Amino acid sequence: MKLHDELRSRGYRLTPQRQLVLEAVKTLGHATPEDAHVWVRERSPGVNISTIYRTLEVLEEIGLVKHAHLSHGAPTYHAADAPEHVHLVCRDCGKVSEASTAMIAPMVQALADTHGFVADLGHLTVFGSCQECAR
Amino acid sequence: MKLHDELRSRGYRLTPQRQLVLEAVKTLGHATPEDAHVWVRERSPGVNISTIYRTLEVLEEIGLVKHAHLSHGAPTYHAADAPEHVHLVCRDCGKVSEASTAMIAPMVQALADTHGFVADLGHLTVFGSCQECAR
DNA sequence: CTACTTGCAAACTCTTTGCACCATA
DNA sequence: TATGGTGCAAAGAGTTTGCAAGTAG
Repeated sequence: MKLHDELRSRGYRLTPQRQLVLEAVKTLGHATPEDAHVWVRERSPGVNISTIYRTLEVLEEIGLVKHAHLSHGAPTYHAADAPEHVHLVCRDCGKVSEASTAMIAPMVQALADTHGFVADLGHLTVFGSCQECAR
Repeated sequence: MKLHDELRSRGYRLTPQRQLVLEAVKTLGHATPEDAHVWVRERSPGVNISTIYRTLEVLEEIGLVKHAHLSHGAPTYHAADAPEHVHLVCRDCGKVSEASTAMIAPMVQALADTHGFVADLGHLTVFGSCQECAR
């Protein structure tokens, strides 16, 4: 199994909690630590929130999940094997949607050319108004 | 004075604390509530951190400052009359720089065309690696 | 004078850490 | 059986709120 090997190769162990947290992130798509905790607890009630935090950190370190900062500081995690995408957050209704990174390629290029800045696409969050709220 | 009128027209009062907080934000360029607090305290030691929070909220409500979410949840405020700009945050060294919004106009257009999403430029933060750290 | 503001302290939320016990390899 | 991992409780950061005293208009 992939998760097992990724963990083992860095000296980590495979535990039920780690499997569950990864599954939660993959299933939920965009999950805050709190979201993941709720999901995990539905299948394994004893799991503590601190384990969620520690596990997300480990999963991110080995490259299986990534996080972005949506809204007020609540980090949201998503599986790293999901297609890379930009987050669109509606300030009015709070809805989170996604856009292809192809859309921002020109911007990334411009930033690299003029500022030497290498943008991390997976972390990009654009705030604004969604189609419904913009009217 | 402009601040006085802006406040008065909404039923707020002009206080030394509010003048100082606005001055702090304008002077610092990018300030977290904590940054503003430190700056204000240098001229008026008694000012409490909770006043900073309340004042930033008021100033934002009347449109004199705006905030963006840089890095881990610490909101940073800047004067609303500063030229609109995009924040570039280096994940490695933490440095925050700015880029013109002209650079992202194509992206904004593309998002509007394909998703009907109206992006708020002033709130855009791009994470990545700055010129020095990218090497 | 009256209503808005402030300082202070306590409450809250989110996240991290120390430690004894538990479980993977 | 030897580490590394987990649950629990407490500690920390950052932010908000209730309230009595202070002050702008």
